[in-house]
Amino acid sequence: MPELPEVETVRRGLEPVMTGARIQRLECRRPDLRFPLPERFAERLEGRRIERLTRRAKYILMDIEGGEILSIHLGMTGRFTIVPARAGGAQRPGDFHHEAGGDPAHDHVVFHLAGGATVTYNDARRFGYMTLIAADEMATHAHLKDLGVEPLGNEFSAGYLAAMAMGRRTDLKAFLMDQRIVAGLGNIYVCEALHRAGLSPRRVASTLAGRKGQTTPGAEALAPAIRGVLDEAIAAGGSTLRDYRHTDGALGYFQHTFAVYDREGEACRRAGCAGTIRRIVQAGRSTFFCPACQK
DNA sequence: CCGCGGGCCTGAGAGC
DNA sequence: TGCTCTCAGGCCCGCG
Repeated sequence: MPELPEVETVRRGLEPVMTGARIQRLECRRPDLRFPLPERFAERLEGRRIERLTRRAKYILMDIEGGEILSIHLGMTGRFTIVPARAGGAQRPGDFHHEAGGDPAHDHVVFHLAGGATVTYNDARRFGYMTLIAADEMATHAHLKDLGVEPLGNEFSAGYLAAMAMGRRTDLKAFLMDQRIVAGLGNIYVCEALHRAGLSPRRVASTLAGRKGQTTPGAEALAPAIRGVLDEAIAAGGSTLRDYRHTDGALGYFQHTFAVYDREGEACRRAGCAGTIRRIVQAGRSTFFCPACQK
């Protein structure tokens, strides 16, 4: 469901409950999500502490005591719900799964933490997946090795975009959706960032690169537009679309400020622009943009 | 190497 | 109300 801001919001919701906590029991209510769950999954996690929660692209990464990393991708509809420990202390031996988010049929994995809190992974479409990665495999693991830079990190800049765009004949929309270029963008925030930068999603990517891959006004506009859209979305707790929820069940608010996404036929929100938002299909996905101010 | 279409699953919403 | 159709935030694979 989520793009970078939603994944980051979920990570921040999990952090205070899971960091430092010991996994007492792992309840797997089916053997697979998108892929089979890891071999001996429960065995490898039970009794171990979660040392750290981080994020890379759209993956939540949990450092597990003993040197493995639990990597979780939420796919389209993955979400976590936290049920805090009951006042009065630890769970009783008889406690089993209890409905966490109101959709028990799709509660697939439940982390029972020492102390009594539970963290439940729910995923209706099961496009999400969980993987256990050895610490020394992090640089080479198939899911992670080709990812591009983090758009909120120090390596991301107009110069980086221009250099990567050099010689690329693909359109700008697909260029930004490519996780090997910028890690964590998806359909919504690409549409929003391109609008903010005043760039058409149909423009050829290589037009962002100057001679020898030097930066251009387009790249100079796009880099801060991407950062700004993501920063603001994270500050708003992500966007709520369909079934996206925070770990406490709350909704995000960023969708109320979409400039173009899902606004076909509505007026462009750029000051002084009289355009109307259009929807087109690129590589099978909806693109929303303003033909009047995105060139 | 590149872009595109299809597939994975299920649910929500629109239209009849 | 209920059926059918279309579409959905991601990503992988195979084809031309």
